Amino acid sequence: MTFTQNKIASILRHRGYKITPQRRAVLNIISLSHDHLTPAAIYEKVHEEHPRIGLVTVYRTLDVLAELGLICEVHAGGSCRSYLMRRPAEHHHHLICSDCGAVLDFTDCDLSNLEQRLARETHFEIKGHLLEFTGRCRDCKKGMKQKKAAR
Amino acid sequence: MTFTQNKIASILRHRGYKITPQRRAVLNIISLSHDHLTPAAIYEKVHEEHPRIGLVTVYRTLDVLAELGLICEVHAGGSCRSYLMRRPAEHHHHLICSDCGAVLDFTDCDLSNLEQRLARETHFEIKGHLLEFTGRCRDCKKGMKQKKAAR
DNA sequence: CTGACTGCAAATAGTTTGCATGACG
DNA sequence: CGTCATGCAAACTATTTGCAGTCAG
Repeated sequence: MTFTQNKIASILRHRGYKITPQRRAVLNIISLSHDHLTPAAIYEKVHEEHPRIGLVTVYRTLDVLAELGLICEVHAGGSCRSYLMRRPAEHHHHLICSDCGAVLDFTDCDLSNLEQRLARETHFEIKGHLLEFTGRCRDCKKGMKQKKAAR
Repeated sequence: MTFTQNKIASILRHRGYKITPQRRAVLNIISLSHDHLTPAAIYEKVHEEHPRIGLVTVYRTLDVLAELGLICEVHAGGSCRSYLMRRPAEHHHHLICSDCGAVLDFTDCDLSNLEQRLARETHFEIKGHLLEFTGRCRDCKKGMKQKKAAR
């Protein structure tokens, strides 16, 4: 499960951020979607329900949420910057369908051996990693879905 | 080692692309650098030696080279699109220093177990993966290097 | 009340496109 | 020579910034 609204409100407040209807709306959209969303897509959806909200606010909200670690970026090749709800305390990765853009999460990667070896060999202090698999999802393999805007 | 100039020329020719001084210059810059380079950075360097070359040409050349698989993209968080010389036939990954932007390659990741399990569980047809570790390189740990433009 | 937040418009950055000229093969 | 490549300017898209009014705490 993702964070609850209350939990999120509390995190925001503790960090000195205010809780505004706009921020609630953006978070709500992101948490309802299981796909990754571009800022523009988020704006569109939020705008349907709150027509007075501006794209700029969406960008600013995304910055704040990303800084707090409540959402995270997905890099899906080419242009990037899509956002996805962050599951609390879970280290996780993505499986991205190159046809329809669907994103699946998985959490259990065991990269620690590789990480340790690399650290030893390269003298890097390794802080994190990004692991994404790309391919075609179940439905696209069957040719069931039509393509979404790839981006 | 990377591709030789001859090898590259032959690949271009076989695919119906012409070999122009501009393309040579761009390739040369990329192959000389061990860092990843943004299109703008490549342009700057190329421009020093060939002042008449345009940024547009750099973009177009990068497209061609990427399509041929001679160079590859690096996603280093935030804005992306940096390019790096591709080592021939090597499946490889990056270790990126978040302080100075240095990129190290490594080739031996064993993700096949994970990949098979994911394919089984999610019914994805997995085509490829992107694996990047981030951290601080040897020199930055020691505080030796000053930061480059992070970008 | 007051500082943080919002929305608008305008500025910027990055990338792509149209078109006439030039050069590889 | 014909075709593809180049260079310029202009068009676009995505994102950021400045500023005055507004609102959460």
